[in-house]
Amino acid sequence: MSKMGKQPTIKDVAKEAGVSIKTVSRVINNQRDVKPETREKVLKIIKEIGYQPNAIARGLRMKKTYSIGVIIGDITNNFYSDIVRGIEDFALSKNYSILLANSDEMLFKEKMYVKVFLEKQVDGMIIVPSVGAKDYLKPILKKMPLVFVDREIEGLNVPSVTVDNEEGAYELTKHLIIDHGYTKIAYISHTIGVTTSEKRYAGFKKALYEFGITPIEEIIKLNNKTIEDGFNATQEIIMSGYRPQVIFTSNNLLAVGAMKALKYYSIEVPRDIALVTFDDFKLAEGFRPHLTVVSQPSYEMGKVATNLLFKQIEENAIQNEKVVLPTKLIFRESCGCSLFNKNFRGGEKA
Amino acid sequence: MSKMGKQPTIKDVAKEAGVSIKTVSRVINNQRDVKPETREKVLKIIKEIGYQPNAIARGLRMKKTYSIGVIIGDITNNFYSDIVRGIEDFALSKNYSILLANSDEMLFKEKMYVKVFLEKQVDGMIIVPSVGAKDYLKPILKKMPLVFVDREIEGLNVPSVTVDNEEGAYELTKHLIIDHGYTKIAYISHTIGVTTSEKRYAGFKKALYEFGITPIEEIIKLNNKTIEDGFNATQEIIMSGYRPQVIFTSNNLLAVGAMKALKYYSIEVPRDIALVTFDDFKLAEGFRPHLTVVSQPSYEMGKVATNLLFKQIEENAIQNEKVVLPTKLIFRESCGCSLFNKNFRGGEKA
DNA sequence: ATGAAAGCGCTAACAC
DNA sequence: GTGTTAGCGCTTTCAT
Repeated sequence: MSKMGKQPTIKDVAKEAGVSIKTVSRVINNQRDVKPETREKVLKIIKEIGYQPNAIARGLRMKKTYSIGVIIGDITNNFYSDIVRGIEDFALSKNYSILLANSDEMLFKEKMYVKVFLEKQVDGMIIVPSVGAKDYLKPILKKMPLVFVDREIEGLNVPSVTVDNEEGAYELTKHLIIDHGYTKIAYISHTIGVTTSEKRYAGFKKALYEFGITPIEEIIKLNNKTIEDGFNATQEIIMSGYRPQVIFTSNNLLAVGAMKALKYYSIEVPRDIALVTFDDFKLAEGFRPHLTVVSQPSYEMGKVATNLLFKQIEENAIQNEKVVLPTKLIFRESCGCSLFNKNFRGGEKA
Repeated sequence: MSKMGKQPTIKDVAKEAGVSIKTVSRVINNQRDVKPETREKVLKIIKEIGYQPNAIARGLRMKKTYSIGVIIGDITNNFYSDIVRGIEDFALSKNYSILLANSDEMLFKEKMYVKVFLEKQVDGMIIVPSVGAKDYLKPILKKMPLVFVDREIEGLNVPSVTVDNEEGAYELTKHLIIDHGYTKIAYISHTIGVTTSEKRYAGFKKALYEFGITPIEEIIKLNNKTIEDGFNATQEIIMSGYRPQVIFTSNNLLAVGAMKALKYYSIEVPRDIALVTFDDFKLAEGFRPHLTVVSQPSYEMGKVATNLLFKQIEENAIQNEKVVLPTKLIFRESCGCSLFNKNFRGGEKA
């Protein structure tokens, strides 16, 4: 605000209009008990001198800032940006602004942002908690409305919005086994210790066991983070000798890495090896072949999370609602469905 | 903050430590002139009672909030999320937080957010200005540090970071004409009235004229916004009868729409019709065929914009720097380069 | 090396 | 209907 000459304050308006500060305050906040003519006059002066209320001063006084803190992994990841969009749209409708932060899934960053947001007196926070966040968060939930999105922390009394990760992975795996007859299924999963990752892997294995298929360790790669990790894991799988019929990646970044690797080795999808993944995203439409995915309602997740947060902020309801949204299987080309049926146009299943 | 019991204040710390408020303030802000033992004691009390400074109160007093407002079109668009990431990373290193808003390129939304951010006393703003923003912004730049990113508004004294849009489109078009011998080039452009859009179109036409090619009106579609618009425009082009050899889309959303349409009509890229676009993005690696693109340094743009903003905020330098970053041509498969050369691996050109 | 008191811009009792 | 005044939590002269 270095540039600001002296911004007019409520006091200036009062003086100029020849009324008291409180009267101006009443006009600004649209309260009753102001004579219409007085209101007119004040409004006119406000316009004339270009007065704008100072939300910081108001925030200090009211102990309410109309801002919420949002900490996600990386805004550059489509899944998170969809969530943030959902949050913002809903927050806007309630006149809140959002303070955004990227944790890169690193605990120290997340912690630091939480501290900053606390100091900035946000009215609440929506967080994708990193591994190990439990300890530092425990004392915080007592003084600040909190909601988890995408992941949750067991044993912590915080409302959360997640997706049925286990069920989604289970259903997709079942599709691979039943509808395609695949038995050699490679699996590339993301960060160990994260609930989404563990649940998806559990769903995958559940389907395998159910059909009496023994997982081949050589083609199961855990704990990957980036596109490059996806590339490398795929490479290792290709080199392993246990040539799988299909590769299942547990998020979109890994899927991209896998596609890249398959392409690099001139392995055609789905003819040579099929490919499926958890996570859909807008640009997936541009992918060839179209990816068969477990789709998450990311935008919706943001909305629901915000709703859960407002329940705490505005109704002061100290609750512990755990919302689990359903995933959706979207059958496209990469699983091999298109090979069976020339006229295949894809389809969905809730 | 509804949940907060009474948060301890600087006063509580002072009382508990048996010193004055000012001494505590000195400790918090790491100022000198505090006896080491006193400092120790205060620090201990702070920890004990869990005191956290109130940035709102400090902001009111200092007239500085360490927050900056960022208004982009849509965080869901990879180009913008990259920019925001660049902004955030740099802002963080200077201890600022960012308030994020999506304008959807709609003037009334942008205006509203600017008003909110002004009231929230942000220290500065980085904006992707919508069409027609000039009028309402004019009085604002006098009182608030501002930087434009991606687009600029001519005649307004605001520092900006853009890319050489005309040159980029010109070079890519030249590649299509010279290296591929294409003469029937379709063009699908985004929003009319936006500098990026106009400049790209100008670069496209410049190359055409230079080689004596007359644009075919039927296959030039202006003013598109969404993936669906890209789909529709492509459909119209296909239906037009003037079958082009290549389609040039002016941003990534339109490219995805175009791919979708081409796929829908079983037109193979680049064999039947080639496709190129402005805008690269991380997930483009998953696209088949790989898109030949004019790449923009989006992350860098965010960084530079933030730097320009801090120059104003911290050095109070009222300047008017217009930074124009270079684009990069990335030759991949979709233009047809891969058809010429079996061993083609793509390449770049600054 | 430390403290008392004023004030940032606003809202809210409580008067009148 | 309207005004006076205190105070939100902090920083900052200016004393001491």
